[in-house]
Amino acid sequence: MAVAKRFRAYADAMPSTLGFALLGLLARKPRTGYELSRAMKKPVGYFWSAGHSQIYPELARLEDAKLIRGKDEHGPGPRQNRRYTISASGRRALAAWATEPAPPQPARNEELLKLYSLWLVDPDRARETLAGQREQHRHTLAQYEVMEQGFDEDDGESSPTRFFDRASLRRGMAGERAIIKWFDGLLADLDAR
Amino acid sequence: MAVAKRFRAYADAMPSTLGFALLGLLARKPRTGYELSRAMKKPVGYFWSAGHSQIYPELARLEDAKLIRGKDEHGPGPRQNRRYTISASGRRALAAWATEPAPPQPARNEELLKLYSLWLVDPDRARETLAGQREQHRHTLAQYEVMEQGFDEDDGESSPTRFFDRASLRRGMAGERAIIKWFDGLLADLDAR
DNA sequence: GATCGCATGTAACGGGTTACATGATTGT
DNA sequence: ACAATCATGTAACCCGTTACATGCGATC
Repeated sequence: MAVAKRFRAYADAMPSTLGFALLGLLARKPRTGYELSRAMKKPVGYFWSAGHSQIYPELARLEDAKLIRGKDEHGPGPRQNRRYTISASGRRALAAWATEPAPPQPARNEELLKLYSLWLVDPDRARETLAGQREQHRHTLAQYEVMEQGFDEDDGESSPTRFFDRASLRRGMAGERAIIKWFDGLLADLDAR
Repeated sequence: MAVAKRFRAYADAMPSTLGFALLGLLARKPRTGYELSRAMKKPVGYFWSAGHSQIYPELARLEDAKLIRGKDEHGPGPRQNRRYTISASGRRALAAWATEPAPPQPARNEELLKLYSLWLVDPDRARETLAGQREQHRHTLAQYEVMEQGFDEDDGESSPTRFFDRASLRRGMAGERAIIKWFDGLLADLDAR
């Protein structure tokens, strides 16, 4: 007799991308669902995000697939809260996934889509719009720079994860700097014209 | 008696992002649904994509909202095909949308997510993975460069849209070049270590 | 005669976001 | 007393992808 499960199990035995994001966090240290949902906002959230309503069912699926193990604790809050630890097979699945080439992404960029129709806006408004967008990117870059300082301050411990954390941050910064330069050139071209 | 509509109308009178993408194409010239679905693969597809199953219902909604007008023709194919033209209010809505600041996007980047877990892969495999990803980006950049040549060849006509088309292409190239440089630095760091 | 391109639609499904629901502990 | 934070879950909805469905005209 199959027991009714409240969650949809993995049909093809492969976790979703969100599942791997959670495994990636749990490979670093055990966490509860709540802690994971906070982590998916700040550190990992820069390249993958999820709400708690997505995370809890996904954790149930990961546990069902034996990729993580959960243990009940009595922390604060009304319910028992469950702390999850990655399993050996979970770590293997994560490593295998991390070395697979990523599928080509559809690349949805609303900013570029707006640019595509900016020719029908009058030049002054267009300039304002672009300057505003550049300001947004400058702001993002500034945030990354603050984060980098945070890394520099508590160095000393050069754990194996640190190297890749720094690298992803630098990638974000490199991208933003390139885009800001592109904005500078574009606005100069518009003024010159 | 309200006539049953086969499509869900805009509840808040605002088209979705896809709707604006279609308006952006129709602002340049009238097209049929089929032509739009091809355009959403090649030119616009680099920053926004959609299948035809999404496009046809969206066109019905846009027409219902009077942002576009459709006229039946008897082209090839079995059915009447419908050619759509943007309306004055459609052009106004598009211009207004294009100057609005884009909402901060969740930024889902599977490549960066994989990088986040690459610390647990053995160094040689990690290097291979990264080199493969860099190759992908070099390939994308090469495609953009071919497209740029296409622009250079048929110049002469410098229509108002051309300027922004070139600009978006240059943005894509700037981003790819920055990422490739980042890969170079990262791989050098890994070798030096 | 088979396959490809034209041409338009519907249906099923999965992922993601927002809203609903509950309730304890800690700080103002 | 009230609000915020901790903590976990379900339900409804929207967007996007894949698959199903149909059928004409032209090329191989």
